[in-house]
Amino acid sequence: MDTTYQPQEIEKSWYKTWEDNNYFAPSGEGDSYCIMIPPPNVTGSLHMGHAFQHTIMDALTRYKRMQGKNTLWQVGTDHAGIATQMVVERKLAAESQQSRHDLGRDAFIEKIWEWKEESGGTITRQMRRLGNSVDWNHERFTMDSGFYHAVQEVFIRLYDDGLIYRGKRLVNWDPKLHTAISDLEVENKQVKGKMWYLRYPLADGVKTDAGDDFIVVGTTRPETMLGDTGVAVNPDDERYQSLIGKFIELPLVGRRIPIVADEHADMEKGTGCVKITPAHDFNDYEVGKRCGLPMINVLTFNADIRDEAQTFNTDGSVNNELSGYIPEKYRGMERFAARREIVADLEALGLLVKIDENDMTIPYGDRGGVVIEPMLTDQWFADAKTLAKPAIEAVENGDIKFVPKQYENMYFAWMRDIQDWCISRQLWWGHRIPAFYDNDGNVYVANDKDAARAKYGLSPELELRQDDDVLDTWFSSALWTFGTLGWPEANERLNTFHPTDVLVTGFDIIFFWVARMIMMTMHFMKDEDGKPQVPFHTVYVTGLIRDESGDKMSKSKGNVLDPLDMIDGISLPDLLEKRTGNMMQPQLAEKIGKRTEKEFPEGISAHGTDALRFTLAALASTGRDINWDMKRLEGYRNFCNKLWNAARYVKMNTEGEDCGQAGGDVSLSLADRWIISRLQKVEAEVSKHFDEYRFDMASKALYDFIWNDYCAWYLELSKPVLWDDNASAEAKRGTRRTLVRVLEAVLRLTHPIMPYITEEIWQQIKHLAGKTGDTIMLQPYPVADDSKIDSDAEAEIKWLQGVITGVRNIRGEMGISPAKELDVLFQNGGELDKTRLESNRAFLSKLASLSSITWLNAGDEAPMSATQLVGDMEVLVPMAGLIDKTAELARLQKELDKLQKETGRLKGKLTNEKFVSNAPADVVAKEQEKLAEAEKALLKLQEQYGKIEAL
RNA sequence: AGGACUAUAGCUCAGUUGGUUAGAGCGCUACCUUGACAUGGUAGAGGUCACCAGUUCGAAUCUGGUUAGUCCUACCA
Repeated sequence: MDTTYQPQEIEKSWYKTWEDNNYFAPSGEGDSYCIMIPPPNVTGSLHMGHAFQHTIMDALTRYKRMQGKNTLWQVGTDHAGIATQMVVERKLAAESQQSRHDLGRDAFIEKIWEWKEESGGTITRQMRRLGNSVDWNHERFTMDSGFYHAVQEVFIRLYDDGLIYRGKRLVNWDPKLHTAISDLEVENKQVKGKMWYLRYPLADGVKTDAGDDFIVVGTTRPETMLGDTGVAVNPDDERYQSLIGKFIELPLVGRRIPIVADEHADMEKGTGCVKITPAHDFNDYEVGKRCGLPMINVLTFNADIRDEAQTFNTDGSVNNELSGYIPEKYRGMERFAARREIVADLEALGLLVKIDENDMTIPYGDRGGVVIEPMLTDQWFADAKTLAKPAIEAVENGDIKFVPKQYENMYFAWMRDIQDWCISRQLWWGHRIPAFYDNDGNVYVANDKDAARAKYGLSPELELRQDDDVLDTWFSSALWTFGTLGWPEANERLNTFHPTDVLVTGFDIIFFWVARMIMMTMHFMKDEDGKPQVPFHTVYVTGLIRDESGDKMSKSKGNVLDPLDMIDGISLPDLLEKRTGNMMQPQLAEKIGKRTEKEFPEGISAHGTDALRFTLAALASTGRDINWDMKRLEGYRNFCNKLWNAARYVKMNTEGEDCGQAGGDVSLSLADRWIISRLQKVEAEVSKHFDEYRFDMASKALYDFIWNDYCAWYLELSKPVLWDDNASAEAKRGTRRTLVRVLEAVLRLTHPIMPYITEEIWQQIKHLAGKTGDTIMLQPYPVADDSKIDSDAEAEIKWLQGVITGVRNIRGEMGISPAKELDVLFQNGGELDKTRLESNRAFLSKLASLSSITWLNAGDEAPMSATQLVGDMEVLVPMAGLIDKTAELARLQKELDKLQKETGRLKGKLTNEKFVSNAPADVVAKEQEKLAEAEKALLKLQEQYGKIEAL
């Protein structure tokens, strides 16, 4: 073994071994345990957030697998409609200056499939490097043929159940991507805008109560006035009572539009008069419906002004009577240009009253990044309210639990006020909607044209045309838990693994994905008795991985870290290229470059997968974002090195020796009994933390045990036995056996978090521990044995540690060389101290580096010494030639101060009548004991102080 | 506007039903290459638990409020 841990040399081969031997596949035995991977974007790559979630999923999967469960971690990727289509469109434009329309739909989709084949391996390669134990035999894709069937089946059944409908509605339209998007895909941003107050002339010579022949409306979007079909005032607004039912003559257009009464008009706001544009504003749309106003669409799908407006009745049917006239000069104008023009023209007409600065929020498309336009289009919708009902109940009654629990509130808040879900997208990449139209516009929903004709009893000759739209990507991801398991075909895999156990995901997709998965699953998956099945029992919600100063990682900030660079390291030039190459905003490159050079002047060194995983686990406290810390990663790389070297030590001292594999009598030392006892406790602790999803605490327990108990104390305590020529064969055998058995157990205990190093070491020492399996990953997970907990041994080791650290403290504070062996004396000890001293002389001498230990009986003369208390016993280090008076006085004074503070506090507490009479008896007793101890110690040290001072 | 979360050592964070001398890692100081490990060892310094009230014998922990920050939802003609 190397003297330092070299991860890259061991990691690659082990993954291959595991995969080649099919260890990741479900065993087929035992209770099932299943985690569904949140499918990453097929053409993307994994970022730190994935590495984080995958570490948690893999740790759980390996833990359960070792516990003997029939364990499946289902793997797969998502076709990610908009994102993927955009990437390929950009590529196409860059490579051949073509748009997707130049290629045509079929050829373009072909291109995307090619790109998927080409880049789809990135994620799977990354997952293999991360050590993820997924079942590669059943990898799925949200557009594979099985999923295609599942999606069709779901769509058709929902339609037949009346839970999917088609209609002309106002939807969020992305003018850049030319598609409708759902409410969730809209990001509202704070911007400083303007409010324009426009004068609308009253028609027919009508005057307001104030005698004006106009009213004033306020608007943030003057260009939409071309599509105004009314002006609303509040029915209770006395100022405008007489105007209700009267008409406005719409400027620039000349259309007569009515003044209607509707609560939407707020008397407090603006002038109390609101222009109503039902085709371009969600509120106005509702007002229009209530007041029976027609709808006039003045924008193209590009959000330019149309040449002629489209006119519709309130119910969405085409209206042929209304004029679609649009003044010539605005025709074809871009929306913001039209706004400027219209404002200017109104001003010229004397119709612009004033302009106010206005803070407002503007909707942007989360993908395209342009301002969303409410647009009147034909779309497909899912009846989310109906589907949400059982999904809400499942969380209310605890069938599904969120960890941490606070996310349930977020879930409820959204679900209880859910709006119908627009599921159609005007894209090419995705699941095409299985709906067909005849030439009269009738809709038939079925798998294909023939099925439609058969289902609806249509003539075989009837010409049918499939809907051009595809489904929202989240529609197919919503079927993930059962679609991946082979639904709609009934099969063993589905029966075995559904419902699944835990979903590990980020809070940012609770609405997008988690909620919809719950809705869809509960509608389609039923127990034999008809009770809806939940997709999973637990949703473990992770925080975001941010950079070291708490900023979100993003390409434009240039602070993105690639998990593989944490593992393999990366040179500064490569890192710079990665961060600044191929940027959407090249002007940021210089700044990012400088920042990167400052942060990583030497690049990033390799830390190995296990260190990365351990770091992520250690940082995974619940309900909190994580600020990434390179120092933490280094620390855990060092931890790997610690474990590695502990194993080296164990091998050096056991290889070729009798470790009791073949039986034989053993005698266990105090240290042996102690570490075995401690092992039971840490085993129980780690399992408990895994069960409670406290990966941070599990890591901490492992770290403490391995570094402090096993390495710092136990290995040191094993030396006096192993290196003692006079020690018995039974004693040596006992210590060797303990050394190797505890290591073997702790490797299994750690394996779920650090799979590689544990496998590597385990293979090298398994025979020494009498183990014969092929791989650690299929070994049983350690279970604590309470009968091996030895509180006497723990108490005695605590005493031993007290003495040793006491001597070390004097040594350290007095600046005595570690090489200088000391004579110490024990004074004032009891029988137990004496017994412990006699049985631990060897340990004490070695670990505290002592030349002699002298037991003083009562009345024995003690030399002037530096003193440490261990319980009632005083550990003395003679001062002659070693310790100067003032230094020792200072050291004692420090101790005295501490003790005085402590006794003061305790006395105050115990003289408080209320405390003594109200607090539980055991608490009072404990405090009294503490006080007694502290006072005794104080007295002794004061006495000692006096003696030294008198010198 | 409503809601959630966060505030603990120089930094990043633990602290489970109120009772610990408030912990860890990193960083810092001093010393040390001792036969697993300098990616190491030993010792040490460092905190008014954001602030103000309250409940309680007792509050980092519970309640209310204040301040600061993060996020979500909704709305703003």
